[in-house]
Amino acid sequence: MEDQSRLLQPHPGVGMAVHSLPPHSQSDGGDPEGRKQDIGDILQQIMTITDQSLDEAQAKKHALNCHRMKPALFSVLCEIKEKTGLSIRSAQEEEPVDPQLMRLDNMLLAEGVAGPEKGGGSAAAAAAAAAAGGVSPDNSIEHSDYRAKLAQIRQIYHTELEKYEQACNEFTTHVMNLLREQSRTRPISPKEIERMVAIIHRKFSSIQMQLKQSTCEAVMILRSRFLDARRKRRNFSKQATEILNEYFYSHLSNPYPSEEAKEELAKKCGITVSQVSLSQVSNWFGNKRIRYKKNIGKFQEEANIYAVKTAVNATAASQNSQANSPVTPTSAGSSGSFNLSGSGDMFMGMQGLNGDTYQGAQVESLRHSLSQAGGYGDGLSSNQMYSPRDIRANGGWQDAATPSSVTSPTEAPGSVHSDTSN
DNA sequence: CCCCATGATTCACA
DNA sequence: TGTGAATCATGGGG
Repeated sequence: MEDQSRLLQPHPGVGMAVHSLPPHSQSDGGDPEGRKQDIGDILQQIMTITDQSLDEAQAKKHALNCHRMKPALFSVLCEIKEKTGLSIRSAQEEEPVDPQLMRLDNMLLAEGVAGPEKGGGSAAAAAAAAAAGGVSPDNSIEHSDYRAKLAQIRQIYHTELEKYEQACNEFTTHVMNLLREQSRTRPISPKEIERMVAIIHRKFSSIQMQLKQSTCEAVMILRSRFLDARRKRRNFSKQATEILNEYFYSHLSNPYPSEEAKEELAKKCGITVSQVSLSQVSNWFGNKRIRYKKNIGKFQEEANIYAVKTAVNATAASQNSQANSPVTPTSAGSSGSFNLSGSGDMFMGMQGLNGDTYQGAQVESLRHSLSQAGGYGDGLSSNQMYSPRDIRANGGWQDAATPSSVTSPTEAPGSVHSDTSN
């Protein structure tokens, strides 16, 4: 065991931090020859370490740790190490927050995937649904589907994240233990361990970033699918169509609802009030105008139906004075919210240019004649109610329409014009 | 499976 | 920018 004590003798000749060693240690190695001898011994011992048994090595290790000079030597070695190799890396230490990671985090948070609780997901889904608009019943089905998928993604994400964190912690602990253990035999400062931990964390966070990236992609795909599904044609409900038609036919002279009117219509139709719902209404009116104009004959019946409806409502409204009608938004003469282009639109459309104002009796007679006709009117009477000429003359919204396009293909060309011009 | 109705999209125009 | 016109695409009925 004297070997060990010799090995552990702090010797200036070994070239280690002489300055921090007690002065007396320098006194033993005065002559260069003796120093060389010592170095030779030490090297010899090092070289033969591999030949030693495990027990022997353990014993030596223990002796080393217990040596009185060990702490001092250790700290000096650490200091040197710190000053040489590790100082280079210190520059990289202060890494700024990765903007990419920040973006991913923000997105996951916004999508409700990385939110604090499950409610976030539904909030995001609701936002998406509101942004996309849609009729509420269908909306809720798609909505729940979207939410379910999002929750699935969220769960996978959290599971994976947890796994990574656990693996990271395990690995970090393992490495720390290893380094602590090794720090008994080689100079490893706590700072170095810290640095190593930081490196491990960095590595794991880059893996986490990949996870976040793919989660974001999954959410984006889900979202686009959700929105695509929404883009699919979905017919308005019967009620919604009725409301839109009522507005259309009661504003036949100028079927261009204002933004407010569109909003109001969207609400009444049960469409989520949003930019999309407004364009849905706009689409509807755009299609309606063009299709109506193209084939007025085909829409005669429909027009008459709504004429009667509106007229009846108007009657009811006038009878109930200020009572508002819950069934239809358009009540001529009342303060209905859609009555933006004047109360006489419908009647101007019905009665042409004669300029008659609305009278309850006229509506009654209209109803009477319609019931006599065994339906909603046909032939002359219906043509008189809604003729292209009336619309052109009144609203002028068909200015762009050529006479041929206005003429109904279902009727003899010109018949409409001749009828209405009389 | 075909046809039709209809919501959505695209493009040109004023 | 809103609209008309053409067109696409889809859903539902026969």
